[in-house]
Amino acid sequence: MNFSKEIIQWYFQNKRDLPWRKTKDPYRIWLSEIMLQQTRVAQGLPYYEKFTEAFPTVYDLANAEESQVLKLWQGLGYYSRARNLHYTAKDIVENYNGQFPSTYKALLKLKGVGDYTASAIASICFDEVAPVVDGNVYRVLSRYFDIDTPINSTEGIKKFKELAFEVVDHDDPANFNQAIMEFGAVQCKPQNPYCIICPLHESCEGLKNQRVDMLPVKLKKTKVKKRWFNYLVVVSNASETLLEKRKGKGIWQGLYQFPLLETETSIETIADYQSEIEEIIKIKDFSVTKFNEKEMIHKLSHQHLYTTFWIVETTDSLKNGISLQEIRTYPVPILIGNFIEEFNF
DNA sequence: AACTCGGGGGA
DNA sequence: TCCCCAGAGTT
Repeated sequence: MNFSKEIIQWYFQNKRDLPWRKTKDPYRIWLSEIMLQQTRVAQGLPYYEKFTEAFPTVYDLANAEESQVLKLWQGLGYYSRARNLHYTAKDIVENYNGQFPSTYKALLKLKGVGDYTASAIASICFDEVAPVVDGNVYRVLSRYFDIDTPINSTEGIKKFKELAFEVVDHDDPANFNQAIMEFGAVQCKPQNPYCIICPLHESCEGLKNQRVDMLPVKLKKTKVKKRWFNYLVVVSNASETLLEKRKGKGIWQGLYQFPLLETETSIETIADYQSEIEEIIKIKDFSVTKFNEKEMIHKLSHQHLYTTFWIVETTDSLKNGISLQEIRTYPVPILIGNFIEEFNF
């Protein structure tokens, strides 16, 4: 049996029971693929359940408010996925008569749908011979064929895509694509793969050459930047606080947070920033106390956020204040969400 | 071609 | 700690 037939057979015997494997509805396949980008199945699964319940069809998603979509997405990360998801739902309703396009080429035009996702939808929903290349596929192919071209180099991306075209099963691209990904996730996993019991271990070049644990090769990533976030948690007599919406290009675009005073380094004494705080929260009469004695270090892929929450008590009334009752209805970064749970106002 | 965008989990 | 996860968009 050849590589692709062997992979498919393994899949039929070992595949996990997952909700998006019970449908070919392009809307639901699209939803699952967007959610699972750079995200483990275990982490994405509850979000898929929440979304399909809240938005059974693309029309329901298109009719939602963006903040509602972001709220349901809260905690899953890479929030541009949620914004693009909502944008594309409206696009599908307005410009595609509610029907997803049915080819790789046409799917690529959708915002948030790249090479991988277009191939996944085209193959799974429409049986197009469009090979997927995700992190799992890079790993399986680099090991089986013992290829050390860096998977995140221009040459590597091209080479592995071509290789995927050579091995994809033309009779059943839908199951082959899901099979090779599942195989990479469950059997040919990053650490301690099950080579001894692997159905492909006799023909695996990487195993033969004892290079499995060195593959795939990946170019080094850039190092992380440090930032210092001081959140101003206003608490007024009227049981209100302030939230602001993050705008611009950086992290957490569209999510809400307490008014932020970002500094170049740790704050020694908060009194040094009296005028800055006045300017940010538009209040003159307040007293500030530190909530967390040690800075919390919130770690993102490219940034470490040294965070302090400052409790700002005031008797003044707030402009654009938010009642503490409704604070949990706003989409917030997990860093803010954790604080809200702990502080409990 | 390099950077940016989250959060969680495993070793 | 470091790496990885059903990647895509921007610079």
